Amino acid sequence: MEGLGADADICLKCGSRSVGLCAPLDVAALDDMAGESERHALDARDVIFHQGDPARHVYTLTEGMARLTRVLPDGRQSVIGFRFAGDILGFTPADEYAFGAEMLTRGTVCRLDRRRLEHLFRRYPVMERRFLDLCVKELAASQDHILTLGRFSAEERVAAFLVSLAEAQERRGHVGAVFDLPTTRADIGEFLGLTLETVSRAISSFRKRGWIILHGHAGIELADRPALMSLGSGEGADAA
Amino acid sequence: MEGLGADADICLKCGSRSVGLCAPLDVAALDDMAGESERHALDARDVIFHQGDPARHVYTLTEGMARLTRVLPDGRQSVIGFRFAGDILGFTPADEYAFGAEMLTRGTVCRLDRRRLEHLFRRYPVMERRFLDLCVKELAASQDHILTLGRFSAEERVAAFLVSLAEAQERRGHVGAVFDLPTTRADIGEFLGLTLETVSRAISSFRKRGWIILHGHAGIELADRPALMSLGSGEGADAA
DNA sequence: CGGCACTTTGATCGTGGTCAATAAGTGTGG
DNA sequence: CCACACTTATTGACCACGATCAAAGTGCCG
Repeated sequence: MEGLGADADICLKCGSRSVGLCAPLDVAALDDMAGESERHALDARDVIFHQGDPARHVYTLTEGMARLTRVLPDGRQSVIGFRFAGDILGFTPADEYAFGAEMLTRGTVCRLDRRRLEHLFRRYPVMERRFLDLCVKELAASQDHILTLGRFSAEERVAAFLVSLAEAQERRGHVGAVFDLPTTRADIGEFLGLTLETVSRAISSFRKRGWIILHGHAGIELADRPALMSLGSGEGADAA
Repeated sequence: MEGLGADADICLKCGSRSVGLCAPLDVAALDDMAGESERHALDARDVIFHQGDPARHVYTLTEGMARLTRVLPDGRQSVIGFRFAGDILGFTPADEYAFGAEMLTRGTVCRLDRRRLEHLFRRYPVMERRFLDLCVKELAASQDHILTLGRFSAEERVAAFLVSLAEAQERRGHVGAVFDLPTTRADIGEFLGLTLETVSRAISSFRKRGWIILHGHAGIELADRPALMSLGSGEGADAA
């Protein structure tokens, strides 16, 4: 059986292994956190928090996949991003959540009161640094996404999405060629700034080229990953 | 003469007032920083750092306006964002800068060695918290931009940009109706995911509607700000 | 088996991109 | 001070990508 490796963390009291948040804490710190968080099991489509809710808690997604959405005054909606096991949700210095979070699959979250998190920061300053690094990394990811939305064609965006989805799952220990695709075409479209029809056409086109193989509705295999990666990383037409 | 108000900061040794970074530091801390940073005067178009350079320094922009750009392997370029007096540039836990930074106007930056910043973090933990809050705010701004790129039409994007440019200048003490527009149409287009022609058409259209008045090539007056704000904030067609 | 949600595919339309020509500033040297 | 070159902005004509509208097709759960 797997022990707790160097980069395997205890997530709060949930006891599940998670990715990266608590690694630099010692046992006393982990015990401390354990007493202050609550675990919640959630089904697909369950809401973790709504956009505009008072930001009273910070969540760690310990199992499953979630999407972050933001709505405009006129009702247009956009998926800001997707989150996986080990990711932090809802950390903000503001009074309200700027976006909503919903589960895409069954899963579990750990909920920690925001004031208690501040307390933990004071007691274990290294944790604050951890949050800062996570935040900077997330900022870099956002900027990547800005580039994607601003400069990529429809097929390039879908290719980039599929590859990054596979990479996210591999980083979390997924093995094998078939990945989960728990999002609808509409979700992917709202994330990539496309309509669901355009997403569907791109996926069909990849399938016809033999780049991907669909396994039912929730499984996908990247059969020609280099092709997808080169399309999805802005190598454009200059790949001689 | 103005004293150092509650939210006026000394930026490192530069001595200029800045916006928000050092506010929670005491005099000893400010002295400490003063000894460790260098001020540099820059002209328009001067490069602060290149994408891919080793990330050895962190910069505070103390005067002027800068743009952050990112290039793709195939040469496509995108403007990730603009930065103003008081903003931090180039803070990253990675080894290299993920984007480049260039001045749009004359101005000055303060350069602080990265290892010295880490040292300051250890001595003045409140500074680290300051960086964390800044980072989360910047993340929220990036997500706004993602929404803009993913869901807004060309005119909506340009309207949102003009309003946010005006707001950024007002937050930094600008008074009067005429704002600086030190960016080219191409810069705005690369920021908004549009071509320079489309930006030009949007601006012309606003001018013809009387919403803006251009003063030379670098000045702009928002004559009907509510109209621009409602267009640029996603109120769509439902504004009865 | 029926109902429902999601996906696929097709036909048509429109926004914004592309290509091109002109105009308006801006800076430099005669 | 003006002439010239150069950069940036504007405007027009045309085109393509992706949106929109519409209709089957597919798989899942009761």
